[in-house]
Amino acid sequence: MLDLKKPTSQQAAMEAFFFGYQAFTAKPDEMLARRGLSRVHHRILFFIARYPGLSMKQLLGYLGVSKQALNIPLRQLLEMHLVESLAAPDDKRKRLLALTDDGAKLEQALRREQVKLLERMLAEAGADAVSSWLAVNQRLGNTRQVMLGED
Amino acid sequence: MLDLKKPTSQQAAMEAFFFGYQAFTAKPDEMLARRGLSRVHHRILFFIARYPGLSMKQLLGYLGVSKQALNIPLRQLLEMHLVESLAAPDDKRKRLLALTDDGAKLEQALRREQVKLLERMLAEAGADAVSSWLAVNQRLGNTRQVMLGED
DNA sequence: CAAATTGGGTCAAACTGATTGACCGAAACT
DNA sequence: AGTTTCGGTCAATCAGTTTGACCCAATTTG
Repeated sequence: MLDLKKPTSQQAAMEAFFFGYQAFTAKPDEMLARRGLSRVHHRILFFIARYPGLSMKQLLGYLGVSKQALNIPLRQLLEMHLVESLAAPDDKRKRLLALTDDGAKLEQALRREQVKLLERMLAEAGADAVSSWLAVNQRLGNTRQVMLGED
Repeated sequence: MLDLKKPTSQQAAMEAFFFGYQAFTAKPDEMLARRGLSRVHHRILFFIARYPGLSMKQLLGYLGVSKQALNIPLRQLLEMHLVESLAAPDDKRKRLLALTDDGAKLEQALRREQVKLLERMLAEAGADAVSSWLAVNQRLGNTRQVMLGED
């Protein structure tokens, strides 16, 4: 039972989030490391897959890093032909990012590992529990935008 | 509705976890930064608070870093009198870690911010949803131990 | 008891990832 | 024409982490 007034309960929640997140990223991290890539590369691939044709600026917004920090890993992905960048037809300054076939394949492989974990959760804890887990994470994420707006 | 067979659903889950985790650590990160501390310091404080009297070795196990990586931030916390280390009565090689009063105060302040977020989730999504969220995170974390054992 | 192991501490070198700051070029906006 | 925006790059710097090599003291083992 969860009682947010009890320190032990609070700590259990934080610990679970910490270890849960680690477990969620462990397998992809390992797969990426074998190719000499890291979690940043994964995030780049992920957001391009999720928002195909997004611009550099949008990507920077999602990742929350400086453009210099994005530059190197993104260039690596371009050189490895996992990502391609095309000038936007309407505004040629903008470069629209998309995954190549190989990039899409890698992104899917990484995602599959995480989906496998979620499927296990579904089997063990039930569909409602996983839905609630998702809903709470989404709400947490929304507070982020609130906070960014506060600055 | 969550359908783990749909790529869009899968991506939504991953994105929510990513942004959710960021939101969860944002406020504490900010508070720590004002004291010249970082997330590692938070983790150290957290685990000592959660498992008072734990040894260096146990702490290293929880954090999953090398002892050299722990050395510096822990020493800083000792010098700032937020943490204290005592030789174990039964085995004088072991050093049992505990928070000082100030350390406990800081850890609580950081925790309060995170609890506030969880309370908001509780109000918005309900107690069952937050309980399920916790349960799924705990299960995810347990797979970690399975994975560590696989090596 | 002597030897080996364990828990902890430290130094050094190296690497990764990130930051800030400065500039540049091309395209678009005013 | 002048300014702003998007993107790209170079350089210096910083934080965090890793591996490797030692060391000491305490404990365990043969």
